Amino acid sequence: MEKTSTATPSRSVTVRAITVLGAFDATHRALNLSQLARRSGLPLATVHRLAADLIEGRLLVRRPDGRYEVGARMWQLGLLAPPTALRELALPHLQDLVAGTGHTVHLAVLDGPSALVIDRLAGSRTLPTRHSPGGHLPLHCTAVGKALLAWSPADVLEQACAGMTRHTPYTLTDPRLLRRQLDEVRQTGIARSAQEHRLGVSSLAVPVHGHNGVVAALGVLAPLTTPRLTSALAHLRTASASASADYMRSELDGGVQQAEPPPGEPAP
Amino acid sequence: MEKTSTATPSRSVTVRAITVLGAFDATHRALNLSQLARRSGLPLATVHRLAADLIEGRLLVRRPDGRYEVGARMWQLGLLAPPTALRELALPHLQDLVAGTGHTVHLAVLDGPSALVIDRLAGSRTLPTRHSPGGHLPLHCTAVGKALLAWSPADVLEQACAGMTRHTPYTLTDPRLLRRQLDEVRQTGIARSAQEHRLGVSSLAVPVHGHNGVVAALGVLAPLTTPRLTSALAHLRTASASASADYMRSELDGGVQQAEPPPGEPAP
DNA sequence: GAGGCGCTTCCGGTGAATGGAAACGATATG
DNA sequence: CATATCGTTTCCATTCACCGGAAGCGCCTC
Repeated sequence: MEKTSTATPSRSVTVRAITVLGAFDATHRALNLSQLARRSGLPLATVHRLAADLIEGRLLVRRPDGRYEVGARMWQLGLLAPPTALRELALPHLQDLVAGTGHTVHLAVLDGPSALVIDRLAGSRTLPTRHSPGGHLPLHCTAVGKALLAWSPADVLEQACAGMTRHTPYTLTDPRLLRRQLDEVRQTGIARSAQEHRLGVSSLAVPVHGHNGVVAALGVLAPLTTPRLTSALAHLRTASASASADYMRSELDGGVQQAEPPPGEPAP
Repeated sequence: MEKTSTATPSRSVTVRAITVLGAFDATHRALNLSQLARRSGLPLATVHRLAADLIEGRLLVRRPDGRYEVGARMWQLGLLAPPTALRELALPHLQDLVAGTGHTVHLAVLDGPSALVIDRLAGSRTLPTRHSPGGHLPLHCTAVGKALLAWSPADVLEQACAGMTRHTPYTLTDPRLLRRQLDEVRQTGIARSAQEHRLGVSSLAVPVHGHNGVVAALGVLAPLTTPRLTSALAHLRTASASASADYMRSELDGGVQQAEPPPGEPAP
């Protein structure tokens, strides 16, 4: 994993404590002290102290067997983050989409250099998809990723073009091709991926809009054998439009909030 | 000359940083710097620095309008906490319960001196209940609370008896009465509350079991006018049994994990 | 009983945290 | 335009809490 060499580029204690939290992930939900130290790249004694503080703050808890895990307090705080609001708002439309198409659906947002999966609902003809809520998907070779990328600021696109890692023989790795595809995505409002991320899986995605641009992407996954994915398109568009409408409504209520209220009008 | 105001006499920086996080709640999802300082009881300059660190660690984000809010990273970390696993595991059974009874249902766990709501599904005949996931309910005057309290360690019961605050004219405030009710709950396996927390609302709850005791409580809420809440009881018991079975299964898989494996047996 | 592993505690040196204060900026008020 | 108010950012001297190697302790294995 990481080399302890540059061990302390982080000056602040706070950042170090957060580094400790970062040692946990979906496949490491409970760690003992040594693992925690190893995975966070910090000295054992330091982690011991930091973990004690995190427990005092209830972000971590210590189980009877001595291992640490993420505490319920973290869960509570996480509920206050934007993804929760988006998820709840979009859920009914995701359900409609699953009901209408029978396929697995994804809702994702842009998160730095990748797409963060906000929710995933399995269709009746379930594909063996792993990426659950909280997981990341690459931007350059998934439908939701491309949908997000198509309306991303330049620096994100730059970064994505720089790191086009190959996942299957079908993965695009030429930035020029990707840019051309994104032009098309912007024009048609639809992003596609055919086995570019996983063999045997095609997907289709559309953007979800807020008042200030694209806020998420909504996609369906289907086995390659599916005859006409195009039939899913109408459902996708409907769901996206409904979700967008609800999202913009919530922006007005301050439920999700975005930037400052539109200026210009002098008070009456 | 330290000013011991309401502030935290907290020694460690980490705990202070977490105090800043604690300034956010369901009704304060976005705060500017001054509010953050005021609500966390720390000096402005200190909060300014801590918030910068928290942003560097991505637990907070700063919106274009300058206000802070909880970041997606916190949401991701929160997904690793036990409540998420429990919630997903129990969801199908909560849905069955709603379908079977038509009432609003609650899933809650013990969290210090109160019950933490893990999930809430609104029934068709929706009651105006607020307590959403992440919220707290009192232990002494709600059905889920009593169900949890009945199998809690002595110190929790002690604490609950000490703080029996009145919510309605029907709220029990005599510890002796509460203890007697809890005896009954242990005997029958059912906890009840009739308008003790909210006027016009009765509720019924049962415990959910893990291998090491009660891990959660499952309850239904209904308007007082509902004729026979007893009919919901069978559904409750079924749902609870199914959820318990699933939970214990997940304990074996290490999905939820609990304490150490049972000792005693020398290896075969 | 020797060796290995993981957790906890200790402690002196030091560098990072602290927070009052002042500068800065935006928005009301006279 | 001048002044007041409020929120944010920056500065800096002081001091105090963080740091982490190392030693001690408990437990298991060979």
